[in-house]
Parts: sequence; C-alpha cells; structure tokens
Amino acid sequence: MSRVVYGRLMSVDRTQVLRAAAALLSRKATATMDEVARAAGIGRATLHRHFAGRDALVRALEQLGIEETEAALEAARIEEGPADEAVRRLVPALQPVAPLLSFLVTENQLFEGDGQNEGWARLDARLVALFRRGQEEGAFRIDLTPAWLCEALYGLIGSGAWAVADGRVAANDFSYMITELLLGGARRSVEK
Amino acid sequence: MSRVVYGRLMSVDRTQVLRAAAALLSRKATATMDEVARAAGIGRATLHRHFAGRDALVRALEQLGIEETEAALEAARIEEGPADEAVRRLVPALQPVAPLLSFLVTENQLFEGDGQNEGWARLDARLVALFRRGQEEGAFRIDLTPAWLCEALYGLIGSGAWAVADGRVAANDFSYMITELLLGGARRSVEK
DNA sequence: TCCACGTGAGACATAAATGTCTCGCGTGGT
DNA sequence: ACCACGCGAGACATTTATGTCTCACGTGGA
Repeated sequence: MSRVVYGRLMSVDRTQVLRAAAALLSRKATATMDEVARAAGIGRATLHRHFAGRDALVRALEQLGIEETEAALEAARIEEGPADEAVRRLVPALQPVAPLLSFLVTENQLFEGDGQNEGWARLDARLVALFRRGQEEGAFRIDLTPAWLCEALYGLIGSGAWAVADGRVAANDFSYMITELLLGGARRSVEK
Repeated sequence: MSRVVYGRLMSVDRTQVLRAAAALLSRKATATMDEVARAAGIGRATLHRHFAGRDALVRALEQLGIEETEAALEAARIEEGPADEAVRRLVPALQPVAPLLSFLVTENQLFEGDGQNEGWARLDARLVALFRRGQEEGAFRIDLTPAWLCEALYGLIGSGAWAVADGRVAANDFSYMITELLLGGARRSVEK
C-alpha cells in the first residue's frame, strides 16, 4: 500500500483515509477509531493527528459524501432535459457514493444539533426541484410529493447498496433496479 | 404513569419497556441503557434485571419486531387474493412496526454472527413468495427480482417511517406514498 | 397488621474507547 | 551525508458505558 506524496514528503493521503473509513463504516457503523485506522493502513495516533476525534472524522465523511453527491448531480446534469431521463442518469452516477451515503443518513447524530451541514439542504433542494420539474412536465404523478420522492430515492439507494454488498443484487443491476422501481414501480403496465 | 399488574404485585411490564425502548432507539440508535431506562420510566437496575445487557435488549427487540411483523403479514393475509391487493393491505398493517423495523435493519450486528434469528428468513421467504406470486399472476414485472422488491419494501418502509417522524410526510399518507411508489412508481402512466 | 417481593436510587468495580504523549525510525529533501 | 519531518508503536490518563451489588421503600397479599 504505497502512499501519495503530500507536500514535501511521504505522508498520509487524507482522502484515501476517508475512503477507507467510509468503506468500513458503511459495513460496520460502530467501528472504533482503532479499526478505522487499521482499515486505512495507518496508526491510530496518525488518524488522530488528521481528525481530532471520532466526531471530526464523521464530519469529514459527511463533507466528503456531500461533495461527491453534488458532483454526481453535476455529472448527471440533473437540471437538463426531461426529468425522467435525468433520474436515469443520476442513479448510476450515485452508485459509487451509495455506501457512504447510506451510512451518513443513518448517522442521525448529524441531523439533530443546530450546526447541521447546509449541504444536505442544498442537495434536498436540487432533488426536490428535479421531481417537481418532472411533475410540471407531466412526466411524474402529482399525488406523490417531491419531498417523498426525494426521501424514497435516498431509501432505495441505501437498500440497493446494502443488497449489492450482501450479494442479493448484482452490482451491474444496481442502477436498473432502482431506476425502474422508482420510475415505473412494480406493477406490470399494459403498454409494455 | 401507572403500571400493569404482573403476577401478584405491581411490576414492570416487559412489553411496555420494549415499546419504550423501540421508540427511543428508533430515533437515537446509540442511546445508552440509562437513557432507555429513563425513557421507559424505570430504574437502570430494573432494566438490567429484565435484560441482561444491551445485547439482550436488542435481541428482545429483534424478537418483538419479528413477531409484530409476522402478525402484520397475518393480519394482511398476504397469501390471499391478488398480489397487488395483498401489498395494499400489507403496508398499512406494517405502519405501526415501521420505526422498530427500520431500527433493526440498520443494526447490522444482528446479521453478522452465526446465531442470527431465523425469523428474518421466514419473513423474507414470505415476502419473496408474495412478489413471485405477483409475477406469476402477471401483475408484477418480471425484470425486477422478488428479492430486490423485498429489499426495496424494507427500504421504503424505513424511509416512510423516517419521513413521518421528521414531519416531511403526514402519518396518514404513509401507506399511500409507499404503496403507490412501490406498485406504480413515479412515472405518470397513460392509463390513469 | 405484618410480611414478602420487586423496585428505585445510588455506590462501586469493570471494560472499553478515547485522547494525549513520548520515542525511535525511516523517508525524502537539502 | 545530514537533517527535518511525519509516521508507527506503545504507554498512559481520562472518559463513558456497562454490569453488579446493597439497601431502604412501598405496594399488595395473607
């Protein structure tokens, strides 16, 4: 496990540590700092030098998750084109972030204080706007609120990530299963 | 806060304690035994007398959740009638258990050991059978696997419980939002 | 009235994770 | 070759949750 040159000499790559932490905590949310350090291939003291404590680590993961999710929204250009097509682009773009995202949404500690990250509100606003746009375009039904569709998307992303990690769904089917269920539902439609 | 007579003298109602614990842990999964005891209105020592430790408490909650979920499957008679109608009966029947269920599914500790409760397998089998039956009846599409539909149902139940607890969805809309999305999806169908 | 029993409160010990510190080492730059 | 810097390992103190115990109290039954 080689490390990337950071500044002038060999040092820990912060992002790489965060990715390892995300991978571990997605599977075991109660993992200790020691386990996180070992999973990242660094010493516990070093982990502490970079993140003042467990809380700081979770906050950093939150920031990373928000940034990568926003990057996925950008990559999927969700503000462009028909809303249903935007959703079809969005879900696969979110797949790499899905485990981290499902960890963060269950970390309710992040949402109860008064200093909650405004990134969630930004994400929610864009997703809600997407679903509302779909309704205005006549593509989405209006009896399901945009807020609920947004929440359901999070839930399905989490379920999908879990099902893939558990081997009940193939990674290649992740996007299809989520997109088709979210857009078309389970009922067999007559026009198909 | 009166207690129910249990046996010969006034004592703690185990089920009532479990319900209080479920209500608290659904909102704050990392609540301590002391917080659980206070939420149940009993002393910490008494909580310990009834449940040997935190693990035993979680196991008891697991058992309760499984039993109530199975009771919901019974009440909804999911093996009878058309599959889509069975789903429409099932979701509202699951609503009271939804918070507890969403807590349990995120408690991954329950699923990694070798002594996992066989109740989950029973539940999965019945739900998978329900979705498979729907496919065989021609009511459900066959490109979404029953296992995925089962997983998605869990996810939507969890999202719904969370959205209701957070005030983003009215409790009265819980069943409708979940059922309609699961069965019909977000897309506006031409026949409606 | 008296007794038995479960409870609440609190003291106490234990376990485990956290946070801090020191020190030796090796890399990479000078 | 030398030096500066960050890292790993480990010791240590602290904090927090857990688990156990004792004891006084009050209810409910005899």
